Amino acid sequence: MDESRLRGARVRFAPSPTGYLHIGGARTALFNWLVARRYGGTFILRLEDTDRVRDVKGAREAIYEGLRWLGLDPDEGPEQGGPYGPYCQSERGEIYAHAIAELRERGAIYPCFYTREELAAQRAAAEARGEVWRYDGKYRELAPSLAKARIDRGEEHTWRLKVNAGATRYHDLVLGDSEVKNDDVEDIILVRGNGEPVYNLVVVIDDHHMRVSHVLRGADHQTNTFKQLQIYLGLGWTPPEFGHIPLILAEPPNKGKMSKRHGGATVEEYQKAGYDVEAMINWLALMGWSLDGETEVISRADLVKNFDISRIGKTGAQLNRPKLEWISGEYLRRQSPQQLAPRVARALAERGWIPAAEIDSPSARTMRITTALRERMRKDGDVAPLCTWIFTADLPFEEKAQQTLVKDPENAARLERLAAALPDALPDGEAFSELMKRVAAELGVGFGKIASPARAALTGGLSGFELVDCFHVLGATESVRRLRAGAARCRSAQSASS
RNA sequence: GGCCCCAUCGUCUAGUCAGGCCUAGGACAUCAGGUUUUCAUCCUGGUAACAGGGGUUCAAAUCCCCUUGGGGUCACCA
Repeated sequence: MDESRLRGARVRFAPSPTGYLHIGGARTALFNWLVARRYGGTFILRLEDTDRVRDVKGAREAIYEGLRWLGLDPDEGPEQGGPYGPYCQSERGEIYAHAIAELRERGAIYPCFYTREELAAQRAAAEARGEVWRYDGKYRELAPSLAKARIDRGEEHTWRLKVNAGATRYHDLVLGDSEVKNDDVEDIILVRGNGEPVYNLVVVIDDHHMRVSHVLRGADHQTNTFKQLQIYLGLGWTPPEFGHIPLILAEPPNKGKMSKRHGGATVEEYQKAGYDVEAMINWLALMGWSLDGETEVISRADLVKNFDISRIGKTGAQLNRPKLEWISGEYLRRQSPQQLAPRVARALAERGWIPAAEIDSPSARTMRITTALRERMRKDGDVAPLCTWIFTADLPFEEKAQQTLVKDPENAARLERLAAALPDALPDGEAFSELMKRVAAELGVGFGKIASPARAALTGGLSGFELVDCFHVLGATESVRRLRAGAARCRSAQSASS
């Protein structure tokens, strides 16, 4: 596309504060943010908090917090202010009133005296006949003097947009040329009976006054575009460019677009699960956009450098959570143990397994756990499940671990032998290997013959850490205790079966 | 139902605008091997897609039409 037109673009993210940041909204915010950052533009946050949603408790904060976590900082918005505020629709009443007056003066809207009830009755009747209801245009041609008289009499009325015959078309930045007959746009209501403007009107007014140059939003707004284009026409304003991002679809067996009731619909869920936030950005960007079809791991900086609206796909995307798991794991593995330690410590401290003070200054053992975890965890939420065995005195045994322990009657003796061979000062690295090999040699078996039962005895499972780490994380005393307990478990199973 | 949009492996996608380099590439997931005398990581390989039908063309995943399928939207909600 013509990139020069993107330079200095003013883009916006305009969620309605429903109490959470939707995953699709987060992606929309990211794409807009990326455009602003790449082209030296401005990223605006505007809260669509008119009408009934305006008072949802903590709803604004949920949006702020979500964006903050993702690192999508607005340049202008309710919190940061800006030259075209206020940035909450609930506070922009005067601006709307002016625009409505303007619309009236230009003759772009006309009063309609149908009551809500009459409209509802018409709709019901049409539906009963199996037809699609449409506004009949009854008040469109009402003489202005007659209309004025009824208004002066105090008769409640709405104001409808006068849409002329013809067609409305525009070039969508993502979808390409799009067009609709004006008959299908209809004379929509712009001003309610109580004098308040409806959504489509305020969006136009706000985007215009906030000097928004490019509207990049979810495809669920695509049909609104035609209406809004007609409103721009009525106001005599130049519309911005529009681009519609295909929606994120729910995973089967659910159908349709992602909504709150589907798992994974809110950003908060991912934050709580402890996914790496940079991985999250990476994953979000790859949902509906691609650099070249090859690149899977791409940093935020490279995203800013390369993001291109013309490479946004046209097809809806299902959430691909296993891929997020993978990407997040990739990012975690690239971090140094020092970087990773605080989040591991936090997860352990939350369980009460280690003191909270370790979040700032992790102990040697926590560092060891972190190093072992680095190759295994994909998100913070994995830490606790992967470490339960360390901090559980009365270890539950997985079925397979139990089998491994029991299947060879010699295991009891081997574990005892290993326990006896362990010095109080546990050897590390090569020295540990030497010790294991020596014990194995003395028993006349291979390394594996003692490693597997040892892991089972130590962890109660088959997939713990590297063996040497298992020992060190537990310490000599506990290790010996568990080896002996394992031996006992083995013996009792033997006597029970014989 | 009307209108709008979309259609490549199970999933995310490259390729489509400028038809031939595509016996369709990558990644996740999955399966099978290998490395690690343990776990994880890692490496190698396999299974797997152009929705269907008509055109146009020397040539179509790519262009056109129809069908089918999916999604969105049709409030004095946002």
